[in-house]
Amino acid sequence: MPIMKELPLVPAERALKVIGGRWKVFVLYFLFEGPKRLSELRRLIPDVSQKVLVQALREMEEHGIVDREIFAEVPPRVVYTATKLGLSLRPIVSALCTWGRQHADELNAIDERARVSATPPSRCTEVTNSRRTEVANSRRTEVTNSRRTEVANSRRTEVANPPTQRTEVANPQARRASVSTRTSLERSSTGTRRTETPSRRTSARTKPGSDIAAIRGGS
Amino acid sequence: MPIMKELPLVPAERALKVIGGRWKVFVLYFLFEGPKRLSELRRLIPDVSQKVLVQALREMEEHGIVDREIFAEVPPRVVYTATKLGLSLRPIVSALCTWGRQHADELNAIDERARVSATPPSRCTEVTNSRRTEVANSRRTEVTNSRRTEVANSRRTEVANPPTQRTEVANPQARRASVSTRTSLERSSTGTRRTETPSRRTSARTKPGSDIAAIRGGS
DNA sequence: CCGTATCCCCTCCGATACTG
DNA sequence: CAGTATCGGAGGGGATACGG
Repeated sequence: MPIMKELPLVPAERALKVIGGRWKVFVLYFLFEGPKRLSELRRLIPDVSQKVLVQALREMEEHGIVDREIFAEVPPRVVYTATKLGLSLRPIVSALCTWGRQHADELNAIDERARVSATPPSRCTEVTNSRRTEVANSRRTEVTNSRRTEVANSRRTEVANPPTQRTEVANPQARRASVSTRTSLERSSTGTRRTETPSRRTSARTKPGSDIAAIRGGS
Repeated sequence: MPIMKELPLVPAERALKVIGGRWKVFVLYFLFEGPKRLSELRRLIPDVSQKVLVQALREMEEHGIVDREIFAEVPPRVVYTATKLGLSLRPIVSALCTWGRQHADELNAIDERARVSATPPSRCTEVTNSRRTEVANSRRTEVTNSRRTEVANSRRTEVANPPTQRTEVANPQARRASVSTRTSLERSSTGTRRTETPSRRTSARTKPGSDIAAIRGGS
């Protein structure tokens, strides 16, 4: 009774399941370069335990994005290859990466700005990660939202972990942006329509598949 | 001591953290349409518990992809809006969705083909989810890999959940594909270089940040 | 070299109940 | 309506040891 977990129906959710997990993107990244043996992957991704790496590879194989070829030589040799479907993930991984970098830059900019405005005079031993001290602009009332103004992230059980360094980047923020152009996301392609009568709450667990008729294509 | 979890340094990993979690994409999807109140989101995503939804929204606010505006009226009103950064996720979510749909189609096609080739004569009450019965082509030896040839997914603790319907789509598979064009993914943009002396294994937990000097931009 | 099994912690997420 | 507190289960993922 191995893995297999019945992927979600909703496309985006499904995709996230497939590339989700801590190491899948790394594996993909290296498999995009070309076929790799297990030992190579282990070398390329030193922080993953073999168990988990194999697990990830099994799932990816299961999901049809990697192929596994066994060479029963001595010593045994196993080569993992990105399938066509797997290779089709390349632009997505790439986009994720690009976005992640941009996101890091923008957030750091905001954090830096927030810090210069109110610097605690005492010495900072650890990295303090503050975040927006926004003001909620109301239609009728003014409310100053001062939640979670400064959160110190205390390293937990680590020992000699390199700190998460941060630098500053000048960057403006944007307040509100008009939204309109709807993109027809979601909707499970083949079948499973269901008109979804209302008043169905607190019913079944809806765990894996999640009927989620919510994401309708229209409206 | 609320949330805040120190995002990973590696861009792609970071991005996945930001949109990861079961409901973030749904929230994003609806916020792309325009600002939404909490109650609206609850209505639009009926399967999420309020606690978790609020959690997700808090994280997304923390990560700078949604704004939260409080209107201290009676009754209280709170509106969530996608920030500029959040809106920049739209193409990614869209891509994920597209890919998920395609993935569902292709996998179903393979499954269907696998089923017609070896149909168990007994009656199938549940959906059987089989997967490739690949043959590993060796350079020297031939090895028939017949692992996990048929995995029955027995619905677990559910009650009256609409079944995961499946249809068939004609579609060929691809065997191997040449890979070469490297895209410069990864590499945390700002700072944190570290030359990483070798022979550092089985050291610290490397849990959250994960130094992962692995993903170098070059090579 | 490749892989599995075991143990164990910690996160995610759901249910429920209670405040403003 | 919006939000928090608390409990509890399921699963991901790490360390380690063992088997082909």
